Amino acid sequence: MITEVEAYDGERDRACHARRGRTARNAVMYEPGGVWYVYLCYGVHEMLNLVTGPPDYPAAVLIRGIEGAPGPGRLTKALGIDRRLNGAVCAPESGLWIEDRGVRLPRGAIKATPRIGVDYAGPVWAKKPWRFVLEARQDHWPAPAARGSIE
DNA sequence: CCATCGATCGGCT
DNA sequence: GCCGATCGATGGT
Repeated sequence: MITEVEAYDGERDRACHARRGRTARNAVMYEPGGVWYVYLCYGVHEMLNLVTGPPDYPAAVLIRGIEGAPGPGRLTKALGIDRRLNGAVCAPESGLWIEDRGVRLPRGAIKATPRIGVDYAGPVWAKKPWRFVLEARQDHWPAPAARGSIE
């Protein structure tokens, strides 16, 4: 179960890796939505993102936490995810995909806040409420998904 | 070529 | 709360 995400939206978004246009690192962000974007952060942590935009529009959602592994660096370590997955499809054939198990969340269970660690983007972009956190109780959710998938 | 700086985390004060 | 680890991307000289 994904519990925390952040949105990064286009070259105009001064916190987005694509803010200075296409580079070797961020090229995957320009792919049609549905592929993973994985990069190394602070020389230590693998960050997992799902590319979400139309072709040539760099947008992605950073997966910042899952049940049992809070934090973007901890979740990739827990699931054994690294840059080998960069550019792969979000589907069983790549070994990592997302499933909708039909979980119904109470109204207000997802809170929007500013994104973390993007002060360098300036106040306008750093303050956008594009971080989404699931704050509901977790003890009534369905059993864990099949091996290789997250929700 | 060189310097700076991160979409973080864990350990220590 | 602070700081070091650790390294690739980025941009300037």
